[in-house]
Amino acid sequence: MFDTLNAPQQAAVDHTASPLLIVAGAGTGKTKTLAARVSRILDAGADPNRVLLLTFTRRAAAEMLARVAATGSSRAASQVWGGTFHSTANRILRNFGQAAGLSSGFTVLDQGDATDLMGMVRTEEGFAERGKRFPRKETVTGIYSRMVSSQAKLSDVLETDYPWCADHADDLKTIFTAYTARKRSNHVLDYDDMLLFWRGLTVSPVGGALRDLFDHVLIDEYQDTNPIQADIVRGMCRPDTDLCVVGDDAQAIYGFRAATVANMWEFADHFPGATRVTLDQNYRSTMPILAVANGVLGQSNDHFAKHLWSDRTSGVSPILHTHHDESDQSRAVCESILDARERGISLRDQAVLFRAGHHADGLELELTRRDIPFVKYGGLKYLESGHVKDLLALLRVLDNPADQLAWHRILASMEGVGPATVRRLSAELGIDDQADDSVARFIDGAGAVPPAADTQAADLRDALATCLSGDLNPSAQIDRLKQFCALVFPTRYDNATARLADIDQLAAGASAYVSRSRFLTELTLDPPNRTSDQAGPPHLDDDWLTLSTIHSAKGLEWRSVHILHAADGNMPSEMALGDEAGLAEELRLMYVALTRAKDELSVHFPLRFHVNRYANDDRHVYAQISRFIEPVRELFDEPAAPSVGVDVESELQLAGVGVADEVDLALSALWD
DNA sequence: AGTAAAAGGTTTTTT
DNA sequence: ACCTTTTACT
Repeated sequence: MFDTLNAPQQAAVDHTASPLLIVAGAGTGKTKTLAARVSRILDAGADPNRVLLLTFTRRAAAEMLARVAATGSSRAASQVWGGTFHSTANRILRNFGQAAGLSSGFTVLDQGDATDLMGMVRTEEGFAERGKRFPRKETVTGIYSRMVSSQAKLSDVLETDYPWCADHADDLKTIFTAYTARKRSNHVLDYDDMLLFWRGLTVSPVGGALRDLFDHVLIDEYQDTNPIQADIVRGMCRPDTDLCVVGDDAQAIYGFRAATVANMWEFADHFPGATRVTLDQNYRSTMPILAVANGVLGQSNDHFAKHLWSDRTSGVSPILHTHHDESDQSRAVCESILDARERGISLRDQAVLFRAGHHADGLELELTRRDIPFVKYGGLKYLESGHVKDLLALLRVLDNPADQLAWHRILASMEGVGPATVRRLSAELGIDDQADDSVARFIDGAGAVPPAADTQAADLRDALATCLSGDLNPSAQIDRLKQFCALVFPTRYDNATARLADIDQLAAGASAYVSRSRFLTELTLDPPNRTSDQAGPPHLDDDWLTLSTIHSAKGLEWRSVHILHAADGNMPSEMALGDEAGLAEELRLMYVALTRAKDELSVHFPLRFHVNRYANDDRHVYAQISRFIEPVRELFDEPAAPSVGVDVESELQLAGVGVADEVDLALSALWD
C-alpha cells in the first residue's frame, strides 16, 4: 500500500535524525505519508502505547490508523494514542489532573455549555443599562475564548476584533472573573481550559512524567494550531522525542480561533536542527483545477513558496456560473448535480461547499423538493438545539448532581417556573453549594414547585429515581426521560413532536454505551452532525450528496465539487474586508474549497442575495463576483450569464405593490 | 412578586 | 430563528 511513495514522501517517512516539518500542499498525499510513517515506526518495534498521533478531528485520526492497520499491524495501530488535542487533553487530565488541582470527575463544557454558563453569570451580574444593549452571551463567550486562546489582553481583543463592544470592557472583566470562579467551583472545564491545564501540567512537577509517556509524536494540520497548542507540543517533547508535524500554511483557516501559521514558520526556532520536507506533487486534481487554485493562491504571499503540479494534465475546465439570484443558483446547482450523476459521478462523489452554514438554506429546500438525499456538515450542530440540551441536562444531573447549569435548565423548563423560583429551588436543593445529594433530595420531595408544574415535577422525580436505580442502560434511561420531555416540550416549543423524535435518535445513539458518563463525555468531545430534516442519517449503502462548510471540508476530496456564493461579501465574508490578515484567511479558504475537487469544479455566483441572514422580507443586494475569482476568470468556462434585469424586476415589484394596495382597499371597505 | 407574552435586535467559520 | 429587553398580566 505504501510502496508507491514518491521521493520526498519517502524521505518524510524515513527521516529520524531530528524534528521534522512536512510542508504538504493540498492533495499531495499527506495522509498517506503520515500513515506510512506511523507504520514504519510500529514496524521498527516501537511500543504503540508510546506513539501519539494528534489530528484535527477524531475521525481523521481513526481514518489514518485504519490505513496503518490495513498494512498489517492492526493490533498495534489500535493502541496508538490517536485523537484531537482536546480528546488527548481529556485523557491526560483524567489521569494527571490532580496535580493541577482538578478533581478527576470534572465535566467538559462544550461551546454551547460554556455560552450558557456565561449567560448565567451575565444575568446574575445584571448589566442591563437602560437603552444600552449588552453584547449577547455568544458574543461574550467569543471575546473570552479569543482572548484566552490567543493569550491577548482584553483591550486588544476588543479593539481589533470586537470594536462595537469596547464600551463594555469593565463589565466584561467582572463577568469573566465570575465565569472563571464559577467554572472552578463547579468542577467544569471549557475547551480552552483543557489546553491551558494540559500546558500547565507540562511545566508542573509531573511534567517529566508526561514527557516520558511518548517516544514518537506526530501532529497533523499543524498550521491550525494556536500558541497554547505549540507550547504543549514543546512541553511534551524530550530532546530525544521523535517529533513530526505536518501542515500547509496555504490552508490555514482557523485564525479566528487564534491558530497561527507562525507555529510552522518558527518550527525551526522552537526545535533547533529541525528538518523541512516539502510535498508539492498533487495527486488529486486535474491541471485545469490546479491552475485556478494556484492563480487564487498567487494573489497572496503569506506562505512558504509552493506551486502545486499534477500529472493529470488533461481534464475539463472549471465552470463559472453566474445566476440571477439565490433561487436560480439553487436550481442550477441541482441541475448540475443531477447532470454529473448522469455522467456516472454518484452523489457520494460530489459535494457542495459554502462559507457559512446558512448559505445552503435555499439549496437544502430545493434538494428536498427534488428528493435528492444529502447530509450537511458544519453549521448548526445537533447538540446545540434547545431540546437536545434539555435532555442532556437531565443526564448530566444524574451524572453530576452539582452541575448547576444543567439543574437550572431542567428547573426552568417546567411550567410556571421562572428565574425567581429557580433561585429558590437551587437554594433548597443545595445546588448552589454543589451538594452531591441534590438529586436525592429532589426525589425525596424537596423543592416544592408552583401548582402549574405539579404534574411535570412528579414525573421528573419518578424519572430521575428510575434512572438512578441502576437497572437501566443509558439508552433506556433516555427513553424514560423522554416522557418528562413530552410533558414539557409542548409549552416550551412549537414543534414538540419533531423534537421528541430527535430524542429517540439520541437514545439510539446511546445504545452503544453502557456508561452514562462515558456517553456524555464522548458526545461533547466528538459531537455528531445535525440531521436536519431527515428522519435519520441515510443508510450507508444509499447514495447521498455532501453539503459542507468549507471549514468542515478540510482534508476531504470529491470527484465533483460545487462552490456556492462566490460573491464579494460572502467569500470573502464582508466581516473580513476590514483587515489584511482576515482577507488573507478568506483567500486561503477559497483555496481550500477549490482544491477539494478531483475531476470537476463549478463555482456559482448569484448576482443578488438577501441583505441579512434572518430576512423574511425581499430585500436584496447586488453583489460583485468574489475578488479572488475575478483575476482568474479566464481560466473558467462561462455559460452565457443572465442579464441583471433590474428594470423588469422593479416594474414587477411596482405592479405587486399596486395589487396589494387594491386588496387593502377592498378589505378596508368591509369595515369602513 | 414573578411569569408569560410581545417587541426589538442580530457580526461566520469549530475543538 | 433565536436571544434580550420591555411590557402586560396573574
